[in-house]
Amino acid sequence: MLELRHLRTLAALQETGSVSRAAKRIHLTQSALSHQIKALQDHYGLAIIRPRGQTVELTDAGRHLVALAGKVLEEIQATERNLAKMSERVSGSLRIALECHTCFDWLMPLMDAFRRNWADVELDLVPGFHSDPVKLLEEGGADVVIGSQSQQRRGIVHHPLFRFEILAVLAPDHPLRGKRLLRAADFADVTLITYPVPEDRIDLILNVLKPAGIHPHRRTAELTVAILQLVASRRGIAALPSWGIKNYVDHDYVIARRIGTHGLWSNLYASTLAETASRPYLRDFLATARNTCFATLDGVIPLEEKQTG
Amino acid sequence: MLELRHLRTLAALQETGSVSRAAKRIHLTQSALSHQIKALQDHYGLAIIRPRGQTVELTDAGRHLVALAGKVLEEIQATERNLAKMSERVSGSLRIALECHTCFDWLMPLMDAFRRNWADVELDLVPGFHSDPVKLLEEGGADVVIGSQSQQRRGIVHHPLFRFEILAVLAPDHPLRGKRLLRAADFADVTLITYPVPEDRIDLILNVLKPAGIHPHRRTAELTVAILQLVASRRGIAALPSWGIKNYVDHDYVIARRIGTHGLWSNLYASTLAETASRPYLRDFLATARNTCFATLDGVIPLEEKQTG
DNA sequence: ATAGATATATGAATGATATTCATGGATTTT
DNA sequence: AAAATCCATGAATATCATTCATATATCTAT
Repeated sequence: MLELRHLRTLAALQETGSVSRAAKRIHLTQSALSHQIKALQDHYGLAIIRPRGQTVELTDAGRHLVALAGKVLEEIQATERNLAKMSERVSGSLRIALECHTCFDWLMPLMDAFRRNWADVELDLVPGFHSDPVKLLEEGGADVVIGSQSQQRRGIVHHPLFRFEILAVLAPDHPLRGKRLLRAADFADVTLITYPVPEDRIDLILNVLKPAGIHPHRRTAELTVAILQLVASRRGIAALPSWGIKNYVDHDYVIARRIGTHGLWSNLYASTLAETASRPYLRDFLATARNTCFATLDGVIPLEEKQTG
Repeated sequence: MLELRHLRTLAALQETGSVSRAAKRIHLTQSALSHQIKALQDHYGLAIIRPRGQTVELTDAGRHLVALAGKVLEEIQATERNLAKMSERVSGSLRIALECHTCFDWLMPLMDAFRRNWADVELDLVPGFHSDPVKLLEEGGADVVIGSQSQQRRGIVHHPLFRFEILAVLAPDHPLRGKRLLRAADFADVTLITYPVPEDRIDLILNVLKPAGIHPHRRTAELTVAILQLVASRRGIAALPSWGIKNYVDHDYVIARRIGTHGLWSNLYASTLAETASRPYLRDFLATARNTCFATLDGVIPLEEKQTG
């Protein structure tokens, strides 16, 4: 018989387009989902997915169920929000600080949605980019810090958001365009265009270039579009999250290359004080943040709860 | 975490107004539901039900969840209907024959709903009341017979609908009004007002009066309202399903009394040929029939699948 | 072509957990 | 006061979802 777990599976399947990715997405094994789907298919006497090359695609019946899943899961989230509001007086603040410039892209629509759902919570974006997020939390300067580096400390909880790949961004006619992937040595003679943050906050430098003893010339820009503008104008190379540049790559404005054999990956966390972590509106914020990120951002991978750094 | 089984429980709880009745309704034990509800309450940190005398009532949070259950379960039924339509070419007929006059009351709205959902199925009501329903099915005169008596035969399936009580109906100033319940002897000198069917199709006569050797004078009427009119005019006593007379009793048009110490009960079945039983639209018809009956009819009790006669 | 990587399917074993059983306390009815 | 009815709950049971191990198929790369 149909249960919500089936609907959650179907929703994840739609979002990810593959059984194994969907399994990662909802923290189950590929086998579990495969069994679930088989059970549904046997129950209804209809195919829900159909092999499509190496992966699968939804059938007509599958799309019906996916549509149902969307509606139902949304309704459930809405009433669970209402219950959360009933369970305690929710007036509080959610001041968000960013460690990662690119996150603006997905944060803005998320904040809009949040404001609609939690009118009584004071929502704010802490201006500037801060060198010590943990300190910021402890001193009460912010309620959440969204960042890529999580230094463990008592009383601080790092909620995993997702794992993403950082790609090198080049002008379409850049001399290095022929390479399928870039290695540390390729950065020796280029200008690296980055956000205006210290070197130890830039993954490419910290994890790839510095260990190889390479110190390229740096140039900074505040906004992602400005960086891409400079890249396209052949002023240098940038390293940005894959989802942040997808649109520009798709339109051949720039090209993207993997960094190192397995790529340069980074994890994104939302960090809060332990006491903040239990607040219903914070939990809802995190849940919808993950949802919208997985739904809208490309090449984003779930992160285990226990995983660190 | 919330699952559909919780929502089904909540919906049943709303319909029945008590944990144990809800348990019967969905064929689980009272204990199971009690555990489910406790789990929900612990999960949300909110009371869902609150003791009210011997039974319980829904809290504010409970009503939120019940509302969710209503929406969600309805949406699921709708898409399951769609899937059923996809799984095979559904064009067929559903000709309904009635053994029980009173059933008109709840059958009409049900047929309207069915017509909307299964436009391609030829829906019809077989006129008249038939002495041998099994024969009617086997000869193809009807696809479903709704009746109270289920004679077992190969190739015929009796789908249980519900169990209900048959009450004696009296004029408010009838000499027997003082009795809390009527026994066979009380019927010795009264006129019994019934539908125009043979004696062996009237439960009161078959199971109560005949065994006691009592043969009251009979008078017949075609319609329920006509019977009640005669009763109210002190022309005699009738025996009708509790849910068929509820409105008239509530308005003091007539009064109702239990028959025998434990009451006179009857089971209602929908009988079909075995081959008809598997058709998706028939299954949907039965499901919504049960749903609407339990939701709208008063004092109606679920019937076990295996139970007979 | 062939090996390697990646994706899905599936039977058997495992593990989690929903349900039942047994029971006690509480309320209403006779 | 006793009987009947209802809900709550800890412990035992049973069910069934998930994992594990493994096989097959597809795509990629050398």
